[in-house]
Amino acid sequence: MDDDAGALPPKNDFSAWFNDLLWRAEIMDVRYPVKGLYVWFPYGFAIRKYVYQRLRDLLDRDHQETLFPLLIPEQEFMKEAEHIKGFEDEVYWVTHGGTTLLDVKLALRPTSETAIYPMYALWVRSHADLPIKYYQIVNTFRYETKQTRPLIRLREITSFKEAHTVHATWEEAEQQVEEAIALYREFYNGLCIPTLISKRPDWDKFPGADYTIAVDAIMPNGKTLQIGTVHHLGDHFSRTFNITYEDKNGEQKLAYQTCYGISERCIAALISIHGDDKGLILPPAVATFQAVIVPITIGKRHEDVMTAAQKLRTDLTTAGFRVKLDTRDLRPGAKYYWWELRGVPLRLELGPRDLDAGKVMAVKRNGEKTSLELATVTEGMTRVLGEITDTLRARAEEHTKSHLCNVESMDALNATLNEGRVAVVHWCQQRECGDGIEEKTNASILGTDVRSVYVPVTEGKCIACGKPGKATLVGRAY
RNA sequence: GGGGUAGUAGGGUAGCCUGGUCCAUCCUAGAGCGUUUGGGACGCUUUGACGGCGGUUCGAAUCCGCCCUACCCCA
Repeated sequence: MDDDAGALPPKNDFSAWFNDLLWRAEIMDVRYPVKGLYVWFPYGFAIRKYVYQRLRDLLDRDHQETLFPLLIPEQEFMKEAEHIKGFEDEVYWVTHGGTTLLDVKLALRPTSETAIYPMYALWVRSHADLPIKYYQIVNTFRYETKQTRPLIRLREITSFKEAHTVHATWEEAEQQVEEAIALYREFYNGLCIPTLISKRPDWDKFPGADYTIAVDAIMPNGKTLQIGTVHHLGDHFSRTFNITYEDKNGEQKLAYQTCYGISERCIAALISIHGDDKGLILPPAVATFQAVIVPITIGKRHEDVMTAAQKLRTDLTTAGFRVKLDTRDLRPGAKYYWWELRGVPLRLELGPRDLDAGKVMAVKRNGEKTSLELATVTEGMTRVLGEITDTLRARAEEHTKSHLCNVESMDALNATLNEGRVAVVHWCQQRECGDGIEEKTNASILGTDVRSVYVPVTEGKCIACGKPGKATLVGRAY
């Protein structure tokens, strides 16, 4: 039907929906002429800003923000053998300064360990210097060879929020890993994004780590998206970069380290999990505008309504809300659709009838209407936005729950994965069985030691060999 | 990693095989003017393109070469 020429593809056609929505809701322009690099529209950039501010606020409780250079000299980058193996095919190299060939090639950081740790070696002298907990929010470059996707698989990650900590002992570093997990859990809860947290199998850990804990989300099509990782680096890097400290007895000891990061995939999850067939749905906490005021101006009452609308905007802005007053010369209906596509959580309709009654009509993104008293509109907004947040969180949790399935046989595993769900199986943690499971199902073992309210920690027979095994997540991953 | 399809105005398409257009075409695109406005208004005027570089040619969206980019499928 031609009336719907402007409609999005339905969300169950996820790939088409996602690409179209990014453009239509003014998140990103994918037309930048370099593969894997995309442009943020101001509207999308504002969402990014509010999301990152939340993470900054969490980190700033006991981390300090810092900034290291983008370029890493070849000899530093090449020091840690496992680390190189993990990244060497994905590094962009700067080889020239102008027309002069550089004596020392410079890597565009794919991640910052080798930029940061030589400096940590200089900074760490004594046990009194520890722990160090620094983070930075920077762009990183990876020459991805797989198909690139906006926000999901990028050649320039425009905002890698990476923390790097140094501790006196392995156990203290382990404790830091736990704190980082708690921090990420809190971050994603704030975005109403349910998470599955698990320990990656050994072959899938960060190059140069003792172990890796990952945060995954289940996307609308049932694929999983890794939206955060926490690594216990042990003493791998401190050996390589000579990060040592003098303990209380005057002895030189190796330090232990962790690092953890989140990329703009958190925005991909935010958009994908909450959006619907009409477009974006933003949790109030990170919405570019938390409410849009649509004045209904007819004939002679035009001035009255506009004056009242401006006062409403001022009152709400003063109270700390992000509010847009839409004064464009469009019919109200056109504005409704416009802001629904862009995910504004609440629409405030103000017309002559409302004005006479001293009220304003508040319409949630899901269509629910509430009439708010103008006199106490600030309290009303707080209440309604809170309800919206709760509803979004509950809806997302329901989606996650319904996309998890306990599975006890290989046949059932394949069926579950093909239905677009994530499976919980038992696995003996042997590599052979793991490879077998992944090959037969064309899926990935996400991890064991699952921390999720949806997945109880249980023991059972390995789905491949029948020996004792632990609860393990298996899914098709982005 | 392997394969496939495609790039024409803000968006969507035709034209290409068989080179030649003063007007290609559609739209919820852009710029104007006017009437409108409680769930996607309408009339009139108008703007604008052949992914990039090179080649063949009197003449290239069309033929040839190289490159870039996008999307889909399969390891």
